[in-house]
Amino acid sequence: MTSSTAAADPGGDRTRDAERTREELLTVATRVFAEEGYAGARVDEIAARTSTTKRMIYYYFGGKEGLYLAVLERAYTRVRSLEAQLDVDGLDPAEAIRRLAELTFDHHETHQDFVRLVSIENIHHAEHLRRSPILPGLAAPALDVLTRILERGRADGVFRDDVDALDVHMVISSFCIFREANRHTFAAIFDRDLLDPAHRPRLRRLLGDMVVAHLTARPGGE
Amino acid sequence: MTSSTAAADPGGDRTRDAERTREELLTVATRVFAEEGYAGARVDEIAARTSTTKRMIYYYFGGKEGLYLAVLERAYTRVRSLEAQLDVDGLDPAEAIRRLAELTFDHHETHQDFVRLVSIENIHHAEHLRRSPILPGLAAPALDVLTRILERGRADGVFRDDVDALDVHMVISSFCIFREANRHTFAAIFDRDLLDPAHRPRLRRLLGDMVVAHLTARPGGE
DNA sequence: TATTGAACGTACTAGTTAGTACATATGGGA
DNA sequence: TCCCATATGTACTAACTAGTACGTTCAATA
Repeated sequence: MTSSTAAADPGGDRTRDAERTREELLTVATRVFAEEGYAGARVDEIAARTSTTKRMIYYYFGGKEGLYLAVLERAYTRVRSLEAQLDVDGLDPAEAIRRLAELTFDHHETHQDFVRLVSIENIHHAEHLRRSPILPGLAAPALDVLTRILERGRADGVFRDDVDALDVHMVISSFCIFREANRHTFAAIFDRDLLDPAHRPRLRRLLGDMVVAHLTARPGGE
Repeated sequence: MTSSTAAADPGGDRTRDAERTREELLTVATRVFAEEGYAGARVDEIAARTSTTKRMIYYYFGGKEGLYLAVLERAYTRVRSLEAQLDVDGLDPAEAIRRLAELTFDHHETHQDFVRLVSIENIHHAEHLRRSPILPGLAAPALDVLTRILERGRADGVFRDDVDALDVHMVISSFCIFREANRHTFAAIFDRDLLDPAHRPRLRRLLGDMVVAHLTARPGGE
């Protein structure tokens, strides 16, 4: 896939390949950072889990922090494609919101490393993300679709107008992220694994129901 | 307050006092662990920020992990008092739910170290909490009030019956915890500080509105 | 007031960990 | 086919960090 030569690549070559080495380091580092946190992750452990050596981390990424930054940016870049998967212009606003919520639900479920990295980055006050060049591109995709749906809903008179797109985004994110980020303390205390497939359909429906119920309720209503 | 002698304690004594030393260590350690995470926290730093020495950490808590465990248990024990503050038996179910949501909102806001410790504990898969003797006492207080409110609401025919107490608890927690736990990445990306007092009343109302709107909506309805 | 154990401080150590110096191999062009 | 920049591996180090050995002081009580 990434090999630049025309070799048939018979089951894992051992030739030098910068792209492959970089990629392997990122993949392994993502797993380790997500699993252990930034301070808890060990450069030696990351290296040991790859087919290359620690030296390459410093060669390609400059150091532990550079590697972590690359991991973080890669994770954010990958989930940025979420909204692109969504075409809701044909749906009525309530159904469109529900779809967006469900897509977010599904998407977070399939990107659990990402959710953990976000938690870890927040422990560090988002200091790395804040300095990252990818930061400016993250807000718009998440908000544009939502803003359009809300506008249509308000124009149709079915949505309340005291809630903005960012509020709705926050509600959806909080539900989906909590489910994974707080999974372990929640399970310890209440003995319910929020990722158990038995709960999945109900929680997924709950999220959609809740957001729609709120948006279509009259303000201040009980 | 904690001095066992009858001394008037004129502005910070330097006598030995086991309880005061323990307490100071816990207070400082809470701050440092919450700030840096478990692996990121330094035993030497914790000691340096107290008026005592590192030796005392090992004397009273056995080590870094023992200290962290004591910090975690203390934090959970302190917030356990939340539900006790609530007397909703006179209110109608919708208003009772709203009060519970708002109380949780307020409570998390005044216990930000706790929220950070929960995030950190989840990074570690809740391995410490799971082993803690305080664990069995944590579920019931959070659920009992909620269960009673839901039962009354269903009996009155105003609440739907396809959502259980734990679901509602999860929704409320996710909103309140996200607001703080994900504050930094959210602010970095969307340039909105979720703890800014300007947003506080709207978010607080939003949470209550949303939970009530959902509980009072008919199942499956949009 | 002499004793004794709890409370405390200092100085040290063993192990870990991020990072580097140095040597080497590879493979695509000149 | 020779060159040499890119890519890679090994062995090392300096600094950090959790934990401890050992000695001291205070205060309750016998």
